[in-house]
Amino acid sequence: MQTALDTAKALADGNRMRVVVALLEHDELCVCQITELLSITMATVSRHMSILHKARLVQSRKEGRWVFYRLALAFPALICDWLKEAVRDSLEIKVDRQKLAEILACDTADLCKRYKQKKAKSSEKCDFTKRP
Amino acid sequence: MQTALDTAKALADGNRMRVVVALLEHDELCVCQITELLSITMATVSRHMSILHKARLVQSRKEGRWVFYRLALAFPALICDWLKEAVRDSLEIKVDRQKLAEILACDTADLCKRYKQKKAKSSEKCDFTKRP
DNA sequence: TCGTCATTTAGATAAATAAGTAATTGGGTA
DNA sequence: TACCCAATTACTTATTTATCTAAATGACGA
Repeated sequence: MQTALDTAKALADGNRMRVVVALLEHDELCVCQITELLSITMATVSRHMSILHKARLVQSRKEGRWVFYRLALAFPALICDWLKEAVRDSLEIKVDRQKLAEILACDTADLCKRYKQKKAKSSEKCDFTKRP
Repeated sequence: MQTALDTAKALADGNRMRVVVALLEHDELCVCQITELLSITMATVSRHMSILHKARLVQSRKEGRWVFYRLALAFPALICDWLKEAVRDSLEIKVDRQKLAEILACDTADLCKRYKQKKAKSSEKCDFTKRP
């Protein structure tokens, strides 16, 4: 039962489910693309992907400094079919689909830069040392 | 996506998954039977069943003081097939199957009494007022 | 109608989980 | 070699969740 339970637990989080659904439609995604899609930190994305990996739902491929994830070959086909059907009319997933299209239109390197800039900008907000 | 997420969350607990698997094989079970199977308090069982009910995975029927649960008509067929396959060789489920057979061989009223006795016995352990 | 019994809900607590920041790793490049 | 940069891991905090005990509910039988 442990395997089934790990699968259910891995899918029992909104962000992880969104990633899996995205991977149903785009066979490979880079960590920085997923980060942009979910609008959370790269560290958190990394941890989510690790949970999906341990549940054997995704596999990864390294290309230089980038890591690409895709659904694992062993991804349960029935879960795959169920998910596709279950999110067919989901507004949230529709929005993701559109956002992902925009993300994929960008150069991957640019995405990473964009992330870095946001990070710098957000830490700036809390940097009181610059005040007179 | 919320519906799919509720389904995944409902299944993402060992005790709830065991109940669902039991209901795949025994179309109706009483709360006290489930309590005996899982070896947790009836209050906890009730909460688990409420979570499964809210996720529309089970439905209930009242017969006198007893409440019987069964899989909901809307239980996703693909999840059903996946679960059956995924737990086919599970030792834990095998043990449950055997225990459930014993439980079903008992009279339901006896089960409830047995639960009550255990409860009394366990609270006795902590009753220091009786000591000289 | 009163008490008993099966179940559910309320309230409290402990454990698991998600998320952020900061530090580390490991591959590419100047 | 020394330095970037994407990704991961370590550590911390806040939230969620599973569980228990105790109290409330609602149905049956004496």
